Amino acid sequence: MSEDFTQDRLAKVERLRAAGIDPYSRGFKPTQSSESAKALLGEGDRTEPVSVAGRLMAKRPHGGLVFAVLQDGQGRIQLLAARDIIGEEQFARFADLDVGDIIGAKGPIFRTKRGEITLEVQSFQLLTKSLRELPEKWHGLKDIEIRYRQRYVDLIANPEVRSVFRARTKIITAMRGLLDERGFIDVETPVLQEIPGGGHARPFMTHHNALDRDLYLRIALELHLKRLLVGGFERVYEIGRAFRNEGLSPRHNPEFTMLESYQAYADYEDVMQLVEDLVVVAAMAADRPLETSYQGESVNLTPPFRRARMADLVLEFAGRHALGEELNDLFEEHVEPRLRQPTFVLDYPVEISPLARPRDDDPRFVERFELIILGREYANAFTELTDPIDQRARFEAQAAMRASGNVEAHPMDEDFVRAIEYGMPPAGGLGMGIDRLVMLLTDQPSIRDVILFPVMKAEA
RNA sequence: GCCGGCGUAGCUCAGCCUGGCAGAGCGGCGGUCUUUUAAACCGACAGUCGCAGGUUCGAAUCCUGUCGCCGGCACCA
Repeated sequence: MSEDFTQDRLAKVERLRAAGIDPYSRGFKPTQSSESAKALLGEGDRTEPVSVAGRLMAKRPHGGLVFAVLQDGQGRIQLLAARDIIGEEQFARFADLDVGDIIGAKGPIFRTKRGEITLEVQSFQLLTKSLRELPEKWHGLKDIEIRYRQRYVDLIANPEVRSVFRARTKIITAMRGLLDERGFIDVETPVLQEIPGGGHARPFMTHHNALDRDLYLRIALELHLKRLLVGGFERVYEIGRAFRNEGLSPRHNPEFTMLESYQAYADYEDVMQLVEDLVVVAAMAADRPLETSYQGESVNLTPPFRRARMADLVLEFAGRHALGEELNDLFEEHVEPRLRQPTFVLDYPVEISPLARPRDDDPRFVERFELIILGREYANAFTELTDPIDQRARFEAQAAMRASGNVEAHPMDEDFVRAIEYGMPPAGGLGMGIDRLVMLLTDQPSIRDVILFPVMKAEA
């Protein structure tokens, strides 16, 4: 029973204190990680003493010996404590440690009879006493609810989960690196907004007490980044959290991470190349080959990706001509789920794209693309609308839809219109869902597997 | 919001269909053991069967409600 268990550990803490041992001590400085310590041995028999620190993950007492496994941020290393080496008293204290305790240990690295590279404990220090039992060593932690609610336990027990989040960081770093290299500057724009624009979604609402104003959490980054283009920054990007007040699914978390970038004097053709480059550097960062698979389905991320007009695809898959929202509806129903390999879907209907520039040769369509892989959307981009008169008319059309009950229609943003009345350079803009890209590149089935603390209801 | 599945020891799971003493492995606890690798062996312990109600002589098991998780749909990046 867990209460008894904690009581046992609490009693142990008291015994330690009574013996003059601080169960929450400090000051131990590791000189090596588990992995670098093991590498030190090389072909040798024995090294000089080194210090490592981490969490005890296994303990195998064997009479006058205790084998233990220490896990740190890099990996694991076996420890061997022997009564003959550290003496009766220290040996008893080592044997009294619990799996889950955080300790520091010092001693030479050697190889056991079975060939395991091991630190021979000459001294050790209890740094943090654990009061709770870790999940079982063999089956590990599988309960998906505990894994998400208590991610800290998941990260301790399931090393592969750590590697997913390391990959996530590497992917984002690599994407930033590419953008930085190309002269994009990394900016931060408001999360709390009076008018949640730049996308079609229901926002979260909050309230500022001192101002006595309702505010919204942003649903996209777009409109502020484009204001920066007006201001003279020619290449900007932001990687940040957006919030959408919608249902949850394996592909939707209410807060998620977007990359948006805007590049003056570019158009959506340029952005397609940028997206291809971003996908390639992200895959490399995640150690994922371009010819890969996701959940057992093969996918080839090698550029160039297929490019096809939405209207042509709808004709191909649905056998119909259509325009406007009907075209988009047919696309989503008949085409999107069947696009498995990376495909840039081009030229969306103007009606559903209030921020994109119309095609010069056919103003019923805009210069917009989405990148579809395995039936899912990974990027949305367009040549930006720079005509303030047209922009105001588009907003007014959206406002009319809003007035007739469409809660996701884009709200009027007078300040944004004012900004582009000063003049925004022609530009190509991009939005990418980082979480979904990480899912693809780490082969994780749910967005919750790539978000450290996904949204959950209150515990019962 | 709707539909379906799941919820049993710290962890991983049987048991539920067809009602009859609450089970296993691992972990933890006590012991033996000086080169183990899921160490091995011996021993004792471990439960609000998610929660509430109902049916029944008797409910983990059947029924109803409810909470949580998962999936699908709806909504939607």
